[in-house]
Amino acid sequence: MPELPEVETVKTGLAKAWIGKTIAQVILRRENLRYPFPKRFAEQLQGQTITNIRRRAKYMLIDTNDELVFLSHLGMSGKYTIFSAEQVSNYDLKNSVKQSIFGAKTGFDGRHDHMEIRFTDGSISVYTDPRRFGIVKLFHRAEETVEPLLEVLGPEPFDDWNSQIAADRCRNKRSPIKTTLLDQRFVVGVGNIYACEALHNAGISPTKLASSLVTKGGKPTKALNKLVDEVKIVLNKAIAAGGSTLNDFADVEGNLGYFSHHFTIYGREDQPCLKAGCAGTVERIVQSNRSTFWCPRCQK
DNA sequence: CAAAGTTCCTGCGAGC
DNA sequence: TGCTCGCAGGAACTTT
Repeated sequence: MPELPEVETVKTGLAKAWIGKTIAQVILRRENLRYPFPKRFAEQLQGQTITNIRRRAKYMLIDTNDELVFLSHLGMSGKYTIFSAEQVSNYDLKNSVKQSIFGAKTGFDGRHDHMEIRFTDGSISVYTDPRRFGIVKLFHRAEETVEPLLEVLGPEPFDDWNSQIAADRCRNKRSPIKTTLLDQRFVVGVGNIYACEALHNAGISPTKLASSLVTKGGKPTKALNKLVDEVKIVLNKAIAAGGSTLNDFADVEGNLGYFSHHFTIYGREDQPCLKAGCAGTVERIVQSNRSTFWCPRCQK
């Protein structure tokens, strides 16, 4: 579920549910996700109060009162589900939590619920991730600047990014612009879906070489200016759409953002192009092992 | 067969 | 010609 807008939506939801609360216990139901859980991960979080939640690229950074940072990446299929203290006391729970409360012999199945966070107010949050591409880490705030996962990241699209910065990076790039958009050193937060959407909106072919969007003098072409604008627009719209679905916050299921949203080009192979005045048909190609959806008629 | 992400490895081309 | 370096592309991780 996770590109920047979805992570932002989940972050907002978690902030509402978590900030100010104190962790009573963290229960791990297996030893690893993508990587092994850090040593003493659960022990170190126990007793910590959540003070703030930030986002960097597709990572959530959860701050605690003792200057610890709990990093959470949702991978492809990670989700958090939140149960209020009232739901817990009313047994309005998912099976994995029932299993952990009532014991393993109840027949409840929680096979993909790998991490359970219990707060001192009685509420419980569960991290579910079937494919286990998610990442969880814990470090001190002072170590954040040398955290390898964060160190390699490029600019945030809304804060530090413009078409000249994009042009500087595209200049000597030999890869297609679609591949470049997915490169988290170029700009963070854009994933496969929004890369396709932004290129379609900008009218740029995904196979166009990144270097062809820069002039000889190193300036962004009009097309690159447009692309940078469209990336920001498409991400912003998706954040707004995600936020509007988070009214009452029974759960923080990340697929909120994706499933309530319809895409203009992504996943629409063989269907008509939806761009006004375009009579083209959406095609699917594969670039760097990822599907690209595009309209050869209006993307040049 | 395909899937929303990231890291790591291999292989190729450029340049010395 | 041959070697090293860096980049680009593909595989791998896993389950539904």
